[in-house]
Amino acid sequence: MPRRGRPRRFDRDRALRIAMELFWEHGYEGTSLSLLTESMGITSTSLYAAFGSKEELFREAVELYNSADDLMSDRALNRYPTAKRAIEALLRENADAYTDPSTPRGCMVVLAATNVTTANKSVHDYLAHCRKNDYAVVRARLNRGVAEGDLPPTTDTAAMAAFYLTVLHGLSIQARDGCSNAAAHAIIDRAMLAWEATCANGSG
Amino acid sequence: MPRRGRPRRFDRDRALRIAMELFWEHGYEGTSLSLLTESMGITSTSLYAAFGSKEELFREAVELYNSADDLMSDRALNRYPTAKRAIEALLRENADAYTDPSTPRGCMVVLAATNVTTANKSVHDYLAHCRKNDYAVVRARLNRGVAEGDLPPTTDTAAMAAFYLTVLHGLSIQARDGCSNAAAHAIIDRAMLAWEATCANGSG
DNA sequence: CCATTTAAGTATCGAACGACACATAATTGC
DNA sequence: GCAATTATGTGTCGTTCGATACTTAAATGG
Repeated sequence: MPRRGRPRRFDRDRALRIAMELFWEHGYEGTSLSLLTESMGITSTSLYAAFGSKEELFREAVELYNSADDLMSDRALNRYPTAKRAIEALLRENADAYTDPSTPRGCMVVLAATNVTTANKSVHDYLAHCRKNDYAVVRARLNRGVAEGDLPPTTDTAAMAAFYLTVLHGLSIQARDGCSNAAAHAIIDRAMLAWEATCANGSG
Repeated sequence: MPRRGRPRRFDRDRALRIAMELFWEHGYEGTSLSLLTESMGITSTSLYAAFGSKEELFREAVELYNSADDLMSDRALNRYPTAKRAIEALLRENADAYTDPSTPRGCMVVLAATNVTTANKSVHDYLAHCRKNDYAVVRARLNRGVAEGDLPPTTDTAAMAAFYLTVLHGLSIQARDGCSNAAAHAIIDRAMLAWEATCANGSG
């Protein structure tokens, strides 16, 4: 059903995707309104009418990023029967994404607001909240492994989730510093070696 | 020997240390000139006279940070006879520093310029260069371990250095997100478990 | 046809940014 | 004492920041 009034002339989804890539690459404060409007091909007036404010646009961009990332992560975590293979798949698929030449390097949630002005603390906090959520997802998959018996009941899933998330976050820095896809996977090789040692009686 | 002209009224080293902490906490672009001058207790004129520019001040601040950090890292890496214990000490001492309540959380070199405007790409590149250097130091210690026989000659020291540096970088994000000192060490526990698996015939 | 609604374009707002011109103050060397 | 040198304080430069007021354009509904 067509809405009243003059129809929008630009593709909102396409504009949002462009904004996402800019924020992903340059971060929240590193992406100016003028860079946004130039790249999106709209005026600041249209941007504010369609997205509300720079911060609201950023949050929508993060949601768009997460919608794709969560889809990938959920598939990786649920495709394999054991927690070990699930976590390894999560790491490897993210490593592929982080080094994909067609998108900015590293993870937007990790890199886009690590250092901001005090005025934009809320932006930093929003991404920190996203990271907490990622941690919860990883830990939930480990807990499932314990429940299903492929991880020993004594497993410290909190510490284990923290470890693999630390590796994942570190990979974002490596990716930004230009590491190759192969180098990223070599790092994951070593991270996975810790698994058996941590869960000596694990079957996964 | 006293220099000619009117003597400086503020303590340059103290002012630099204050600038370092601000840049450490808020990042390069997140720290404005006005925040710097207010905190340092000097005017912008004095700042420019003493340090040249905001970027030059930042570089001096990073050098100050690195001078302390390198001292700690070098001591950690050389205090123990085996590469394993040296790397573990490096990780643990950095974890303590990252969670020290008397200083900003995480590593300045990792966090202070992850996202910047294109105009300040040189600042980002400078920190990336510092990280490359840290990698070289870690790898050199591993190579020494191979040379001294506590690591097997087949050890892939490049990949191993990349792995432990990834953990170290990831720890900066964890620290920024508020993880406890104990949680950081628990992460390192797991990172070290990968060691034996990587170097099955290592004696360290 | 005309009121209503929504978007686009122009032009600009006040604030903050990094940086500096200029005049003044305090020291050294002769 | 006086020139030379260096630091300080006041004030402000031009730019860019995020955000809007206002006008004009294009659609719908009666």
